[in-house]
Amino acid sequence: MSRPTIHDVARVAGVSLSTVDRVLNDRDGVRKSTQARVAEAMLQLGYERNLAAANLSRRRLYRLRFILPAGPNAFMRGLEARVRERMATAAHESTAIEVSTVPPFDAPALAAELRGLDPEKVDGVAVVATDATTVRIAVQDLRDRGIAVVTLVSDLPSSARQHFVGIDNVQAGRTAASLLGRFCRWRSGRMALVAGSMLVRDHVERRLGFEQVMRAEFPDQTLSTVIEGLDDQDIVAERLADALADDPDIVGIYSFGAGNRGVARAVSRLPVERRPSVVVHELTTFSRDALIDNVFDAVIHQDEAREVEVAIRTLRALADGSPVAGAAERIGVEVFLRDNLP
Amino acid sequence: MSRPTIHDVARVAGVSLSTVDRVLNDRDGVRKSTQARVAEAMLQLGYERNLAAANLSRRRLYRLRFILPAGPNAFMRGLEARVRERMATAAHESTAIEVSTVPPFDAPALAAELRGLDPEKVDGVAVVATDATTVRIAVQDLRDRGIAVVTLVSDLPSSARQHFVGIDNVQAGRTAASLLGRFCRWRSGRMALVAGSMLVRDHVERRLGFEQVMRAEFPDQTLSTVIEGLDDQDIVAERLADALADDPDIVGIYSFGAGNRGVARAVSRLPVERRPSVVVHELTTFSRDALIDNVFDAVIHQDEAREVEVAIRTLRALADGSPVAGAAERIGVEVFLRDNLP
DNA sequence: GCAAAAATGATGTACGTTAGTCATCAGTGA
DNA sequence: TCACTGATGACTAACGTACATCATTTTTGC
Repeated sequence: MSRPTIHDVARVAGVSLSTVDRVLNDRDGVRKSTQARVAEAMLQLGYERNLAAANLSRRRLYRLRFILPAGPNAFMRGLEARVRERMATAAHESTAIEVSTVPPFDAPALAAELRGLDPEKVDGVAVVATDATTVRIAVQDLRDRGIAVVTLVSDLPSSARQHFVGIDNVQAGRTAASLLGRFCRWRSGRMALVAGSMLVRDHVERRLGFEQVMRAEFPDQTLSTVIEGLDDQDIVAERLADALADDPDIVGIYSFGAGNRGVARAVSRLPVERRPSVVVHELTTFSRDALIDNVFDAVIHQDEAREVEVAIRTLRALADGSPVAGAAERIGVEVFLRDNLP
Repeated sequence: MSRPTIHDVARVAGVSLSTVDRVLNDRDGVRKSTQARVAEAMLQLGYERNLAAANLSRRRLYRLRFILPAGPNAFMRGLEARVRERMATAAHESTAIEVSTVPPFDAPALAAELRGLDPEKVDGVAVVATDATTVRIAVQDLRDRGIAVVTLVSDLPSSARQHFVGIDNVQAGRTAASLLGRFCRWRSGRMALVAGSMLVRDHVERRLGFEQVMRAEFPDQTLSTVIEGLDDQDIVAERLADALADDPDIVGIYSFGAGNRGVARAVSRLPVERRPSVVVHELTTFSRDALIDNVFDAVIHQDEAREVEVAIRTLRALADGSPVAGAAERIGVEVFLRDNLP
C-alpha cells in the first residue's frame, strides 16, 4: 500500500535493520554478498529512501554559498535580490544560503574568494564565473576539498564545475538575430552591434550566434562593426549616437552587454520614424521602461529566479550525491516585448 | 542557532507541549488568552512549523486529481504527459496524483466528473475548465465538500475555484499582435485571424488582446474577419487557404486555437515570397517543425511543466491551509522562434 | 463554597531514518 | 585450541511533530 521502508527491506533481504542502514549509507563492515542481497531487496520492493525523514534524523543542513559580481550591473543586483528572497524559503528546507560579492571581471579576487571557502562550513557554491585560469584552478581546488560547484549565468567550460546554470548564449544571439531579421525584413539596411567587452565569453558567444543567423537567414542585411560600450551607459550612449549619426542606414541594433540606458538615450534622440528596431539583453527596470516607451522592441532575458532555484536544487543534489534532474531544469532564452511583461 | 521548535514555544509561552499542539492544530479546549500567549511566543521566536516532520508524523498524503480534456489536442496530450511524468517525483513528496480525462468542451460531462469526486479520497483538484454554469455549480459543490480547486490553462472566473494556473490570454493576444505588427511594420496589409471556436473563453480573450494592440499600435494594418477552424486541422487548412486565395493582401496570420497543422499546410502551399508572417499558439511537435521550416515565425507558449508544478504546489498549500506563494508562481506568456527552441 | 465543566499538563507512542554501542558468531592464522 | 578479526544483529536515543489518554488544575455557574 504505502511506500516500503527500511524495515521492509530488512525483512525481505533477511538481514537486520543495522545492515540495511550500513548498506544505505555505505558504511563498511558489510560483506559483498549481503550487500548484493540488500540491494536486490531494495530493487524488488522499489524502495526509495524517505529524504524528509533522513534529513530530519541527521539534522541535515545544506550550506550553500552564492558568489556574485559586485557593482552597479542591474541584472546582477536583480539576481542578488532573488537569492536573498529565496533565503527565507530555503530555511524551511534545511538549507542555509549565504551571498558574497567580489569585484566584477576580477579573476584573482574571485579565485581568492573561492580559495577562502571552508569545506567545514560550505557544502556547495554557485558562482558567476570570470573566465580565467586562476579561477579554474580554484574551482578544481574546491572540488578536491569536497565542495560542490556550479557556475551561474556565466560558465567556466572545461573546469571542474559540475554544472552550468544559465542560458545558452549562442542561442540567445541567434534569437536576437531571428527577431531583428524579422522586424526589419521589409526594409533592409545595416545592423549595429553593441557589446560590453569582447573579452567576456558570454558576449563573444552572443555575437557569434547573432552573426550566424543574420548571415544565413537574412542576407539582405549588412553588419556594422561592433561598438564596445564597456558596460558603461555613457560610453554606450556616445558611441552609439555617433554611429547612428554617421550611418543613416542602421535599421537594427542588438546590444548584448550591460548599459541599456545608454542605448535608450541614443535611440530616443532620433525622430520616431527614423528609429531602428532594438533588441537588448536582460529585463531590468530600465529595459522594461524602454520597452513600454517603444524605444526597445524586444528584450532577451534569462529568468533569474529560476536560475537561483535550479542552482540550489542542483547543489543540494550534488551534496547528497543523488542524481541531478537535468532535463526539466533547463534555463531557456526568453523573449519579452512590451506586451508580455511580467 | 537552529530553528525554534514547539518545545521552545512551550517554554517561552509558559505552557505545556500539549497546549502548543492544541493551538497549532487548532483543536478546541484552549482559552483565548492562552491561545494569544502561545501565538505571541511563536511570533517572538519566529517559529515556523517543520512541515517535513509534521507530515512524517501524521503520515500526510496529499491526494490530487488532474482533470483534462480528452481528444487529439496536442497541447492537452503534452500537458497530460507532464502530469504523468510528475507523478513519479510526487511520490517522494507524499503526494499521490491521479489523472482523468473528459470529453472536450462537454460541460455536463465535466460537471458529472467533478460531482463524482469523493472528499474521502481526494484533497484537491486541478481542472481544465469548460466555461459553463453547470461546471461552476459543481465547483462550488466541491468546495463545500472541502476539496480544494484550481483551474488549469483555462479559467472559470467568478466561480468558487481558489486559483487559476495559466497564462493571461489577453496578454497572449497582445503579444501576438506586438510580434506580428513588428514583423509586418514595413509592408502593410491585412491580418488574418484563425480561431478554434469563439465560444471558448480563452479564444475570445486572445482575440480581444490582439485587436487592442493591433488597432492602437499598428493602425496601418487592417483586420480581416475571424476564420473559425473549430480546432480541426482540415477545416482550418481549407478555410485559411480560401482566405489566402481571395485576399492577396494578407501579410500576417494569428492563429489562436488548435489545428496548427492546418495553418502550416495552407501557408506552405504559397510561394515563399508571398508567405505572410505567422504566429500561432502552443509549442508542440507540429508547431515546432513548422518553426524550423520557417513556415511559422513565432509560437506563443505556456510552460505546461511549470503549470503542473504550480498547480500541485498550490493545491498542497490549499489543502494545508498554508499561504499560497502567489507572486513567484506566475505563468508567463512565452515567445518561441526557431532559434530559442528548447 | 461546591460541583460540574473547561482548560491544561504529563506521558507515551508513532512516523522513517540516522547513528551509535555492545553482543554474538563464524572464520582465520598461529 | 586460542585469540583475533570481520560481519552481523539487537537495542537505544534522537530528529520535530501529531495525536491520544488520563490526570490534574482552574474556571464557571449557582
